[in-house]
Amino acid sequence: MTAMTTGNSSRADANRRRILDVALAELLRDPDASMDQIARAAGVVRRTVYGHFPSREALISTLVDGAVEALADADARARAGVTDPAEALARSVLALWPVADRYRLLIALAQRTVTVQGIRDRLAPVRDDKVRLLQRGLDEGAFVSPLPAPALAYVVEQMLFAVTEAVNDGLLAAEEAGRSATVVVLTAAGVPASRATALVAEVS
Amino acid sequence: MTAMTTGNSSRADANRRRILDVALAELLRDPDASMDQIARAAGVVRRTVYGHFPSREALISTLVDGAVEALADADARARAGVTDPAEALARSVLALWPVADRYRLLIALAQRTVTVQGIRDRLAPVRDDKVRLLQRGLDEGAFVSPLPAPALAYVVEQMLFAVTEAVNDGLLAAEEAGRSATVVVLTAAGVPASRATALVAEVS
DNA sequence: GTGCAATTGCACAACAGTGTGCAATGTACG
DNA sequence: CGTACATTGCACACTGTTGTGCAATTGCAC
Repeated sequence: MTAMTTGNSSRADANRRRILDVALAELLRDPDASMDQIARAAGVVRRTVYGHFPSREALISTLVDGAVEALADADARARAGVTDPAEALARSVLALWPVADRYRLLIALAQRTVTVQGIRDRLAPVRDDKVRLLQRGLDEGAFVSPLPAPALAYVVEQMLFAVTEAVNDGLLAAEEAGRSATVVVLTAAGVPASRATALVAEVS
Repeated sequence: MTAMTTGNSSRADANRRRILDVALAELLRDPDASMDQIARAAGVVRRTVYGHFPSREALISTLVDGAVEALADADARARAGVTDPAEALARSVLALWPVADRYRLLIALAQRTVTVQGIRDRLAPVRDDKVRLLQRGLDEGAFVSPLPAPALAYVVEQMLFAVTEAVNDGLLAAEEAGRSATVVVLTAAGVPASRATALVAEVS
């Protein structure tokens, strides 16, 4: 009577999840990874993947939805109740950091021809939040930049990926990366380096 | 007796150049653009493109070489004889800016599976120069960052593309973009916003 | 063990893109 | 005009990928 799915679908569910996990990693490595590559990497036959997702597009779409949700969650949770713009930005970046690796896939996909119609649209809410935060910081004088808030949001976004890549290439220790990224983002937003460092030390 | 090529090859040369130009733009829009798309965009038949370049790979390779050369040129020219790290970085970014649009293609291609073996390698010299400049600035205290110089180079690079994209999306006026990008890069490197602004005003 | 669902292993059609061959056509130049 | 070259318009073979169909097999649950 417990909500147990019928038959041996538990294995099916596990497979589905694993396929999604592997697909994320595989597509991150190569945005053009074929269904066969993904299937093999997941220890499964291509035909099985089609049993879970009717098309390549559907698979990626599911992936995007999950990533967007994770991002929005982390961001919202981190900034809840924080009023100071600089602190909010710091907390946001620190919280977003662990998800950044997955986030990279979205970029890789969004940068290409719109593989799934409206990736940008689905990310819009998250981005808009960031823009509002930056705008507020600029208005209050906490941030200083010649760029308007929306453009600054682009910059912040790209900086996260730059740091991620630096970690991937072994230029930066993974444990320090989150805090370093945060300091750099704050600095780029015009927060004095000393205050940025202090803020990160205090928050993390 | 002048170095005039035989026959009507001047038209051929013009075609070749136009194909390269169009290919750059087309591949920027869609890194997977087919030879047919490129040919049509250049007002030419696919077969003609193969007349100039034996393969897709060769076409892209030629493109990469040109872009790398343009980048290295602009960078070297801008920094010639400038000793102050902050000023050198400012001049470098300002000079690199007009080429940034083209540079984006390289990234788009480099981020994908190594379409042409060794794009990163060919870019290495340019990047190394930047790393040395950043390192010197950090050593002298002109720059302040928790990131090591090579990682900071990644960040600087990505910031250029972020600003480029901001311009593409109409968030930023193209005329101001170069100076704005420079200020942001300097700021991210830990140069105080006031000094960064003054420096850019003085240099540009 | 029986049954049920997932998974597998093949086979297939459809499609898109690449690279090549060749004859016909166009075009500048002397 | 005639030569030389670039371009065109097919045609072709080859490859890789997608999505589907179906029978056989595996594994879990009861």
